[in-house]
Amino acid sequence: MEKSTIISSNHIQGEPAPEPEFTVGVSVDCVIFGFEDYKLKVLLIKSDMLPYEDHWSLLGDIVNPDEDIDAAVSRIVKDRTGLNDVYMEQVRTFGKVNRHPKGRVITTAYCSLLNIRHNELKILDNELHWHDVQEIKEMAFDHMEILDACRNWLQYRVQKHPLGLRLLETEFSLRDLQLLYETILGEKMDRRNFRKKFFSMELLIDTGIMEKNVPHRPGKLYRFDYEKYGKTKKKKWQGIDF
Amino acid sequence: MEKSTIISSNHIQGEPAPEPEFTVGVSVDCVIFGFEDYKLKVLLIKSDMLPYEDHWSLLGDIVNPDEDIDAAVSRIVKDRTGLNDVYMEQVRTFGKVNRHPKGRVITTAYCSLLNIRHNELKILDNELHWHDVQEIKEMAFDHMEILDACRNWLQYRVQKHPLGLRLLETEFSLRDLQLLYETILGEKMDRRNFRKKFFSMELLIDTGIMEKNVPHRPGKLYRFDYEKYGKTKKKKWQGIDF
DNA sequence: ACAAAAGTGTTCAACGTACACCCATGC
DNA sequence: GCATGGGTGTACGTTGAACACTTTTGT
Repeated sequence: MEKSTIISSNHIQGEPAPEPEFTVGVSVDCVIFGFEDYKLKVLLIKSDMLPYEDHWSLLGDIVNPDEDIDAAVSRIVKDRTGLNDVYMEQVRTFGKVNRHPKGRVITTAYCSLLNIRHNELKILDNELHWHDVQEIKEMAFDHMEILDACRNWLQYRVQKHPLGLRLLETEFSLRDLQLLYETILGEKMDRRNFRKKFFSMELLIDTGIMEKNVPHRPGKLYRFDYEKYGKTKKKKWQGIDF
Repeated sequence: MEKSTIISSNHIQGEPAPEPEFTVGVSVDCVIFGFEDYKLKVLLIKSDMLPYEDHWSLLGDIVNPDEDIDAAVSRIVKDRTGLNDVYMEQVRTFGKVNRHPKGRVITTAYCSLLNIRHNELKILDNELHWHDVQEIKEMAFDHMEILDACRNWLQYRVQKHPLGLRLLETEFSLRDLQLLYETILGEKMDRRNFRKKFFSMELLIDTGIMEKNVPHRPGKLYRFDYEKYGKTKKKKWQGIDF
């Protein structure tokens, strides 16, 4: 099936494309998380498309025919924020018929984590800014569903990979780290067990520097040892557990 | 971006679609696993599209504009195998520019697990049949990459969800179960620990029936307690572990 | 001095892993 | 009676979870 249908709609060679197949649009949506004031944030712009005018929207666009999906993601992030080299991971694809008011568009969601202070937004069109994820009540299109899927992905992902640390400063206290995890996972953790866990990984480098200007006993600041982490062999899975 | 581009290419209202955006095709590919003779199998058809003529291909087709992606998946499986109600899960989307020789097509891979004996193929066009996954050397398009991604997904998935049991008969021995897991995960397991694991879940129902016609001591046959499993609350995640 | 958070250890239960022998059946 | 796999239990090490007090700083 795949072959014959595509052969017959061979638009690439300059013929018209009368078949219905190529009337489906392909877009990507970028979900970029940040962390500020101990709150999880996400980058949104204001939609100006009816019926979602003035609703908040993810950063998305149609994928061009000569453009890899990854390239489209980079382009969108660049065009919307001015930022380069933002590494993003695919989360999943959303394809309900009526998810987009202007036609049939399927979209693939990509997710990223950025340090807000180190990635100043260079373009602010459509009121681009960081939103507190907790406060978002409704969004344009099915973007709430996409955001929810990305929050789930994030909860899983930060537990299996240290990408959550990208949300913090290069040097961070264990308090920062724990509050980050508590915020993303939505649950309190035991401080002693949390520390034990991270110290036992032996991936935190003690900088010898202390916090400053805190109204209590200052904590040590650490860096994450990305080099050592890169050399550790990752475990495949954790065993059967329904 | 998303909005304005789509507004301008508003093909739904019958105008021509001169923009390049809608010259990207959208397809799905279905990866259907089975298990026979203690080997992992996958359903493939023979491609007749150049340059992949006579290469093996996944079951795929273009998504119609008025069709949910899930519906397209069901349609393809129905048209290719004659089987209804095959539940499939999305794995991921593949979107390299040149992945398809006849034009720009992005594809979303869906995966399923079927009992081979209970799901007799009713259509056999394009030499549809079950292939031993181990023996597959090359495939049409980027289908090898897609299959590999689905095998990884399968390895993860069977450890967190009992869907692997769909590959077995309704009543199965613990030997069957262990060989299934060993085959999918590609590693030997300790028999006593494997049994302890499954018995401790308390999701196996002893049928009281024994294996027959085996050239050794017969084992007990069990059924999986789907009802009880449905009531168990699933754990979210297993904790921080890079 | 007080408030606030840093820093630190032990105990217990649960779980994963390693490992060896007797038993029931078909041939 | 022999080959083949079925069925079983223990010991150990690791890990996660619960839990409280002293220390350091800013105000």
